[in-house]
Amino acid sequence: MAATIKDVARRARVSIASVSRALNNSSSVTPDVRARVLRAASRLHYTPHAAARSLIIRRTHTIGLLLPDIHGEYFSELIRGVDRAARARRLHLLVSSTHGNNAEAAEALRSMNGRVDGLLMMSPYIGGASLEDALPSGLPTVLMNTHEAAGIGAAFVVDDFGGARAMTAHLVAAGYQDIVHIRGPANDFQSLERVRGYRAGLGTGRVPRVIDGDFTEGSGYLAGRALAASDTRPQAVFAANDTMAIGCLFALTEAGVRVPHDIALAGFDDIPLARFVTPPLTTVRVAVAEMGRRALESLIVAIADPDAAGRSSVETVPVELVVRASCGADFRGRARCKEAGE
Amino acid sequence: MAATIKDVARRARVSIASVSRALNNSSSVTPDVRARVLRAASRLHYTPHAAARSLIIRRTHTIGLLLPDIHGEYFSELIRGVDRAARARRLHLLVSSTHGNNAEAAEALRSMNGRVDGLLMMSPYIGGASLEDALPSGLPTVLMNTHEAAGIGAAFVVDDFGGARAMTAHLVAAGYQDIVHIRGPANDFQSLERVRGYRAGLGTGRVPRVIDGDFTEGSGYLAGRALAASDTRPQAVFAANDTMAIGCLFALTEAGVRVPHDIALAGFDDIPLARFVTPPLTTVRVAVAEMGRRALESLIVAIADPDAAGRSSVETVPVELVVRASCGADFRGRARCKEAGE
DNA sequence: AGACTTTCTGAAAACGTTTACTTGGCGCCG
DNA sequence: CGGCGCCAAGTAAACGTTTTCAGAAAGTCT
Repeated sequence: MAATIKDVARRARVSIASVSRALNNSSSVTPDVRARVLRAASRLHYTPHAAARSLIIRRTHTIGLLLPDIHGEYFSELIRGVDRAARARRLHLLVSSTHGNNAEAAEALRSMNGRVDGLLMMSPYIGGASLEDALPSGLPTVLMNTHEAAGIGAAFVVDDFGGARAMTAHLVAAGYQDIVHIRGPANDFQSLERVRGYRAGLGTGRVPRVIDGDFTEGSGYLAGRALAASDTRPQAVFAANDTMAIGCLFALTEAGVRVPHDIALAGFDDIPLARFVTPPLTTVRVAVAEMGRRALESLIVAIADPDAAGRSSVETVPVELVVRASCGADFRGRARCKEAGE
Repeated sequence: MAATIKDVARRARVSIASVSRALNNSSSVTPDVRARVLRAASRLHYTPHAAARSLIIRRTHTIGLLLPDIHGEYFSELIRGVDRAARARRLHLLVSSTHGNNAEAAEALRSMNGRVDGLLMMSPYIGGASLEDALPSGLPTVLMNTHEAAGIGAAFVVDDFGGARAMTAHLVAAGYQDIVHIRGPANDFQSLERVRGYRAGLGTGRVPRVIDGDFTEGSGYLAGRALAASDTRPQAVFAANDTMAIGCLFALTEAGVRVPHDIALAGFDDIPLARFVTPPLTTVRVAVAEMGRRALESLIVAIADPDAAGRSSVETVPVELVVRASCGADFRGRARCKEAGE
């Protein structure tokens, strides 16, 4: 269907080798030959066949992006960061989402062999088969937010612990004694880290109260409804992500519980939406697009220099406390805000 | 580096042909051979090289997704719809964004030759080189929101005209006489359609007032500030997308102009955010994820049956009026809402 | 028991490139 | 004027698969 290099060669009356040379202006060709080739190529709408090319070049100029999900602003931001960096480097992006278990992730991973030069992967799942032996051997990989970060390649993990601790400490400093945490799914690395940070932030003397959630708006809503109905309503709620916080906010508002007047509320991630709800949501900002960019850059050096370059270095992505109206810090006139995480 | 089919063959003491047969369980192989091959393959962590495979199969099991941008909830939704459908079909997704001009789009397009089985493309730009001859010939393609929809392949266009007309008509019915439209960029197909719908919706007797914007929140903000300061403040503002509407809302609120009490406001797209701002935004819902899904399905049939199947059929994606508080329809007690677009 | 199927396996071609190697023509220098 | 080197262009091998074709072994039928 599409023209091949042979067609161009025939039309230009040269060998296919000359066509290749003329087009990649690698070694020297006569001006005459080059001109003939160029003309023939454009006449035929010739475009090199990427698969054939990468087969011999051993480069696909594509990097794979493997995410647990593609939905939501968090991932949208991440993809954006990666995409920008990739485009600047003229690389293609093969995205794949592994909705759920990481057997599926392993499968997706294998099928990327020969499609990509390197892999950018975010897999917060815990348990199940280890990723290490699912990876096509020798494929440069950069991990994000994965607990088994060591041993595979470079990795970036956001400072979930530090962020959650800082947020909890902030709520404590604002004078709240009874602070509930709505946690994420139990098999999620980030979720666990945030719980850990929450406990650390509480300090001694305050007793942790954790409600189960799963990072969805719905689970936040349920938690919020339960809290509103409860006769031991806490003074503050710290949700493990903004999406749940917003769900919770809905439930509270619906039940006539005013935020932050009756109850303070905080989230995590600083998704774009957080700024727009009423009251604006206090949260922890994660520079997720930035993380995507850095991860890609790191991957690129790993590709350029396999095995050698910084194997299994784990970099921590900093976070930042963003205090808005929902935590009532301003309302109650305590605690001056905007501290750095960790 | 990674094991090839030859390594497996050597280890299993069979020919590479038998390995291929055993692994693709295509034609019959002895249980003994199959077992040996399977064992060797798993020992070696063998994974077929996708590029080599697709070179001879003439199938990459990948489809290309070319978008004008990747940022924002609109595209996030679209990607999500496409991704879900693709995953269900076990297809990979190669996403690419052509930030801006469509010379760049053409370039991105060419570089997809041999990487994808088909192309899903959204390019609302107007002017510049035609896409038709930039397309690698014979590559099945489905277009979205493109004005030169005819002649290339199937296409889906959302009913921008109908939606804008319905929204404008709704505002008129609610009793507003002076309705301003904040338009999108001049070289954008959808933007033009929405302006056209706005004019049509105004009917006779009302004079159109159009302010320039570019679909960004910033441009909406500027428009809002200008309107607030203006001494001929309109009764209603209809922004060409939600993002601008929200920017405008910010500017108005900042200037002390109350929405919808002092001025009614409406947007277009129904991005998730629209529900959350205060007041919630009246808008036109576009089932963009749904469009992505349908476009992919349509692409798949085009791939399965090239040239034959429904060449250049243009399907219109319906829209739906979503009336919330920002347009003041409830406030003023007029017009019962929730009409279908078109 | 010999001829004819049937069934499995291996050798080799093909996919569309790049690149190492080879050839041939030409100028330069001795 | 002949050999030596140089440069452009062509030939062929390679990348890792799938698949056609042919051959061998084994089974069946007369």
